[in-house]
Amino acid sequence: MGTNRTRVGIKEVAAAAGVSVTTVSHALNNKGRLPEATRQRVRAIADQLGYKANATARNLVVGRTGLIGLVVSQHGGPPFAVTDFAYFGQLMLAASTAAIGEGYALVLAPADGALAPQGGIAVDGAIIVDPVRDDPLVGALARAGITVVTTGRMLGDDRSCWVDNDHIAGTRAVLDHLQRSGAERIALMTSPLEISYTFDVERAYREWCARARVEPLVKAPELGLSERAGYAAAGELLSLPEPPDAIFATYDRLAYGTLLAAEARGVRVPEDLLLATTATESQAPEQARPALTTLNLHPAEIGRAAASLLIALLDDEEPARHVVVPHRVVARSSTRRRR
Amino acid sequence: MGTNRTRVGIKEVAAAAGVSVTTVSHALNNKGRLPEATRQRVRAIADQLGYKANATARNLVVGRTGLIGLVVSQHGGPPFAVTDFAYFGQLMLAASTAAIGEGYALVLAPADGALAPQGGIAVDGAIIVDPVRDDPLVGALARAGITVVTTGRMLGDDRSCWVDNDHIAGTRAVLDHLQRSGAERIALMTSPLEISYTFDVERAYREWCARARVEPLVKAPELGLSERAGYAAAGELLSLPEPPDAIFATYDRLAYGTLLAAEARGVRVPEDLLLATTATESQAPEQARPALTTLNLHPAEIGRAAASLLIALLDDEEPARHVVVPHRVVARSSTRRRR
DNA sequence: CTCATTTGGAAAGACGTTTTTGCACTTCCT
DNA sequence: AGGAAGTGCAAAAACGTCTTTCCAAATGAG
Repeated sequence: MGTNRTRVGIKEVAAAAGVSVTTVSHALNNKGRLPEATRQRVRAIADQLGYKANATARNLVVGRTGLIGLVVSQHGGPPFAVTDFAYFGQLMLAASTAAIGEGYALVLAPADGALAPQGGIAVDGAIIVDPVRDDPLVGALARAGITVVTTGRMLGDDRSCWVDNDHIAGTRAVLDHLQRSGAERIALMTSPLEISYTFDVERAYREWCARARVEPLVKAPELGLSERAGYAAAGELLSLPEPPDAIFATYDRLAYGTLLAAEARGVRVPEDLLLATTATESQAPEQARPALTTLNLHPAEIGRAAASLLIALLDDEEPARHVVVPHRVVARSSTRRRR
Repeated sequence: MGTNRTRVGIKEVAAAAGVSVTTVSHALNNKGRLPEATRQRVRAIADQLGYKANATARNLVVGRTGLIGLVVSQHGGPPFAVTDFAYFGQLMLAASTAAIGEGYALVLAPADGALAPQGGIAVDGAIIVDPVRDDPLVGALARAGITVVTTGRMLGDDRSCWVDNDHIAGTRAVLDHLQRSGAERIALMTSPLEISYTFDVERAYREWCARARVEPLVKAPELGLSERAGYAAAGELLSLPEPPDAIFATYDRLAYGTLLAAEARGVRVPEDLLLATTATESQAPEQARPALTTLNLHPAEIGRAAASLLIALLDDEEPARHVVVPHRVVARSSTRRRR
């Protein structure tokens, strides 16, 4: 079996194939002029020997670092802790996996410049997750010559490359669904964060209400975006003189809190209240009681797409600068149609 | 201001200092024989020029990748989604920051071998978060010659290097605190996961009960470790013929659910029920109503320590193989002393 | 004063790739 | 038949750093 202590290099492959290292390199990278037969033969020998090009050496000669940074915008700190959201974890893991698959390594960076020339780590490009309006980081990185892709658009400056859902369409789809299920007074529970997500959703909601000639009812929980915050906010909504008969919550944890609040005060879902929210890849919505209707945003797909887009940009392919990841409304018990 | 298109290299520094590149390298890395005066002068010029050694070139010559992997053990899939826990996010971010500070890049890897020779990305070492009992990944990596540090010990094989809290002592501290606050019947709400954390806590709890001559009461929520799961589990505990008058929840989300369950059924905290749980760096415990007493585990410190330990190992310093990160009990309203 | 030893620093090789250049040999055209 | 164009591959120069040698000058000892 003998796993050699030292990895097999291009020289060993060349020797085994009876050609020069040049030829091996050309064969493996589809460069140079080589008859197909030679390419095949060299490749066969290479993976028979288990050859994997040393990424460091390759990076050195092609003049890149092989690293891409992923930074989550600060959003002004504490009340909103990025680590509290499964969304980010899934996005990050998918982006990392995609990057590895394309020969890059993704490194998670704190928002306060661990990237950028001075002091930090050198990267070829960066993914910025949910930048706030006019996020200074985006500009700083761009000025340092680092290619940037954002997930979610940056409000105020749309020149960047981004990947995002079509939240306008998603929101409409949810509202239409709620209406078809019998809702007459739909409240939006969302956050005041200045990111394109909340911006789009609230705009779509207000436009939808205007077109449907109903009064919008927007509730922003205090205390962040936790279950407790949702519990409290739902409590207030349900105590209104004219309480909503449906709620669309823009963060899933708000919805879970809402569910508990309803349960606690004897409000039945879906009989008295329809409830819909957004979802990651989690199984939580179907395990909730009742199972929750969700607008699936596919954060993993967003992460994957962001990494791919960034790498395409770095490799000088000329990809479409914007990627829209499809959403999907999954109807479950929490919006079961009323008689 | 002229940011040069091309970074300043060791050659420019050498030229500016009027010495050879050798001398610059020696001065910057504390190698070779150089009078202190020369070292100082070269260093001064180097950072005046903003010189940063090209990590790729350095890695190539010293024969490392400069990458360390962080993988979170699968824990047997879905019910337990790692991305649901702020704990992991904080640990990871801190580990990444620490790694960057020491010249390494940390890459997040999926549990199914994106590391290891065949197929994946080459790393110098890996951090494995909360390995399950006899986690196959640990062995596989070790066999591939990759240095491994775990956070939390691996049950079944204690030969590895790890960083962990002293959960035995932490649990005792919490139980003692609850007892001093007047608790007479303390329930433990925990998970059946086979990781050292839950193992230690449950053992400490049972031993503590034995010594205090009280019957242990352990409740493992179904439906994972969410607020809803905690809500349901707490409901069951409180419906018992002899309900507990205090609960220690090993995951914070269980505690938040417990709080809502108590509120929903008119059980007052802390008057009727004392409640304590563990905490990350989040502000949630103090924002809860009532504010939650917590055992702070300092995941960020765990991550930082794990990265530092791994890097010390890689750099052939001979660090202590185990690091214990201190915990701290923070008493808040949820365990306010009974009259 | 001479020889051995230490000290300061330079030159050059190495790390493992990619890429450019160029050589020899065919094939094709006229 | 003679030159032009095309083909297959090798040699060698990078990439930017660290590290090993090695030489010259300075210092010390006898």
